[in-house]
Amino acid sequence: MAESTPLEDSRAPRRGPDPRRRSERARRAVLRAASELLGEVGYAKVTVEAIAARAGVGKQTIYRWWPSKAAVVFDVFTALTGGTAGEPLPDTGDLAADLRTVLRAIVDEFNDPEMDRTTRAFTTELQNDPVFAEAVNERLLRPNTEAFKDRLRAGREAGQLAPGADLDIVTELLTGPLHHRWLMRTGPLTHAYADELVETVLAAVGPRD
Amino acid sequence: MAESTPLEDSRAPRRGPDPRRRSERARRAVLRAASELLGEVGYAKVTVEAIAARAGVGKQTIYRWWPSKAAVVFDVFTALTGGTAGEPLPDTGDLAADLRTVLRAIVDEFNDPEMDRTTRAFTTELQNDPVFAEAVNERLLRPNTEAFKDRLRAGREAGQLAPGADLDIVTELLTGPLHHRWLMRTGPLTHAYADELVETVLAAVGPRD
Amino acid sequence: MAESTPLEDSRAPRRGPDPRRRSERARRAVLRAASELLGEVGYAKVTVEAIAARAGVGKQTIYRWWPSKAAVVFDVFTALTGGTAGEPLPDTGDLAADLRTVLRAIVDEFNDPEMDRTTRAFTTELQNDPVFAEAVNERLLRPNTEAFKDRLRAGREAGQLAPGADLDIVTELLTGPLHHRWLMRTGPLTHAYADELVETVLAAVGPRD
Amino acid sequence: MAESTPLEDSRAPRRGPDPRRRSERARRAVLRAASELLGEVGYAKVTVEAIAARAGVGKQTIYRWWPSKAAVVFDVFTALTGGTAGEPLPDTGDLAADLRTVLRAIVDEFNDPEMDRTTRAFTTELQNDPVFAEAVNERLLRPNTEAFKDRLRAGREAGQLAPGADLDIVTELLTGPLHHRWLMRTGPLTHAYADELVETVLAAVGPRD
DNA sequence: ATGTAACCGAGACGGTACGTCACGTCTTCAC
DNA sequence: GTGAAGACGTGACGTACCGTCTCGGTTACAT
Repeated sequence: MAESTPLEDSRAPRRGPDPRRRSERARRAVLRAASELLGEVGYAKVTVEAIAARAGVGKQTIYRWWPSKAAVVFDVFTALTGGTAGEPLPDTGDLAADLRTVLRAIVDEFNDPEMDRTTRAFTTELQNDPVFAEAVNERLLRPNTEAFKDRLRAGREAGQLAPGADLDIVTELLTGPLHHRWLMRTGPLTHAYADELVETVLAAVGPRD
Repeated sequence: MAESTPLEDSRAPRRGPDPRRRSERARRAVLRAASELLGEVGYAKVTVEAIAARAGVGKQTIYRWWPSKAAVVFDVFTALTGGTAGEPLPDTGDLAADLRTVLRAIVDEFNDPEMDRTTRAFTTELQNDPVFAEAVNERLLRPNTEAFKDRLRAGREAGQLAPGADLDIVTELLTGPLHHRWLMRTGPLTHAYADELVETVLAAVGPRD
Repeated sequence: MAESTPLEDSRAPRRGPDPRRRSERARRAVLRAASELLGEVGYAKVTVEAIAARAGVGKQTIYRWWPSKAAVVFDVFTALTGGTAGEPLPDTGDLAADLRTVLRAIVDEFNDPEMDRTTRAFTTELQNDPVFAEAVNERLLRPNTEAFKDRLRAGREAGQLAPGADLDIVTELLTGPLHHRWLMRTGPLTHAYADELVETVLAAVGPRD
Repeated sequence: MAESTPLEDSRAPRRGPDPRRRSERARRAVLRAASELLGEVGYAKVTVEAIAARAGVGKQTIYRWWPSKAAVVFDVFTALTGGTAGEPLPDTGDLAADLRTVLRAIVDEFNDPEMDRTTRAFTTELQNDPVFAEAVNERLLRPNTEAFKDRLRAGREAGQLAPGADLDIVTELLTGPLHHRWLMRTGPLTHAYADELVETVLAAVGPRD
């Protein structure tokens, strides 16, 4: 949770170790160990030392390739989400149904303990570190938002959304409350809740009959 | 960010120091120091030792009255919000206008650097500590939600909201996106944004004309 | 074996912790643990961490009171020699006999494994660190040399030494070879050797008959 | 300063690399780099990594040919002394004069900063490592002692020494104090001191007039 | 009004983890 | 198949804070 935690050593002539010599075995072991520990003890209690010990790896090997614990967690997270960021939403022609499907999937993710833990770890870093936040926005949040907007746009063109609907706002209305409820634990996350959100939001921005 | 951080030493016959003998000077100095440090270095880098040093207070004095760093921050936060939790929303008779007023105020709060820092610190703890989360929910979030619902209920009775509107969902639709945008820094927080949120949500749940 | 290892934080207003609050228990435990470890694994393999662990003491407690491993060993050494530095040599009136007694005692010390280990540790630091060397000279070597010279002076006045004998040289002739043989392991250290040294040196500087 | 540091990989069928293919360039570069670093930062702070880096040599090349840092220093030392170990002392017929010559030369060596540094490094290893000590004794100290004794024996036969003089003791009386004074920094090393040592020792073991 | 309990500041204590350094080994290329 | 380069597992370094535990010194309460 440093003030400014780069996820990589960024632009510029690339100081540091030669990535070609990097041990794939060590990389995998670290991510696996970190993931397990995140699930077992939670982000705050994960230590770099414990990750190294469980991975059977030298601490220096972690510090050689990741600038911080946050960066390791970032890699764990991206490994977990499997690079699905920005993948298009389903399009069956029925916007409401598709949105229900997607929001229910998000609910399920949040209810999965491992995802829950990792995502919280992630959000903890993100919220206290603008640099990290920007990196995550760029690679994860924005692509996902765009995917949402693409589906909504298709729906709008199909006449399932009011012509003037602000797609950014609609996306936020769908995901914001969900995320907020999860983060603050202000209520249960259920499929019914997902459905109700979709219904209510579409009532606002759907076409008037 | 401990696994379980009570905000006070809880129920039961109240073991511990005699609150009547508590030094008001020390209490103030601690809160002031904590607040300053939060603003200067961010929550994660604030240490109890630094708070004590800046406050000119013994470390034990902090541990005597607060069970954790989180609890100190909680007090800083409640001192900042001035105990406004649960205060009724304005009611001018114009629901949309009143909601705009309130959401604009929330936007302003989030844009205030000190509030921003402190609230983030706060949210960090909250999201990683279910016990803390419950305490905060009970004392801050739920009362605020109830205040929202009260105003919405009044509006519904005045015919400014559809009779079947789910007040919980409406509240979340209004505050969730705002909070999400602030937390994840996914976009600017402006009065215009607040207004658009109110307008869109009321479009969903307002009476059909 | 740092370039310059003070044994204390030296002259001047005395920065650092308050010695009145120092825990005697911890001090003893550290010296005991260090002494044991010196005997078991040798100076080079003693680590501050091991001392702390065996003493049941925090590492910081060692660093708080001793600037280096060398300083701890210095204290072990002075504890072992029991502050005998500078104590007068025996004076029975028979110079040769008294010198034999003293040199035999030195031989015995060098043959004691614990003293051997500790003294080597000591000498290692001393020889690589002029500051340490000066400190040791001042507190141990010079007082001992002076004690030797005092006894020799008394002998000279009693006519047992040539009137012009250089007491410094005589002292070095007596202790230098002994120390050298011990340090370099160039030969056995026995009472007979001690006796022969005394005899030979006194032959040089004794009165001519 | 390991417990037991061989200078070579010792007896047995000689496992390891083929010495015929050894790079003379690398060997020289390592010794030069080690020598420079010894002079610059002192033995304790010289690292194998630094030697390798300065020599432009892989670390493995050092470990391939030398078992330890001590062994490298040993080679530096023997390179410096130029294989003079065991060379006969000068014999002009005047024992006292010859001894003065030799002891003055030793004094000069000790006063040479590079020799001083290297010899200290050397002695550090030696004193903490019996195996190393024995190796050094065998190759350097004993040959030198023998050279001394040879010259003394010649002198004894020429009637410049008492017939019963113990040549070992006399050698130690001449070199021990010198070495001790250098090692412990207990006094200045000058030609006058060398001369006085010779004079005093010969007074003991010279022929009675 | 005074004795005393307890809060105060200070900070030493046993610990945990940090991020760095160097070790000696192992792996990969280029010559 | 040696030699450079350098990543690897290991382990100690010295530092920063943790939360607990004494220390006097100083209130302020209950006698």
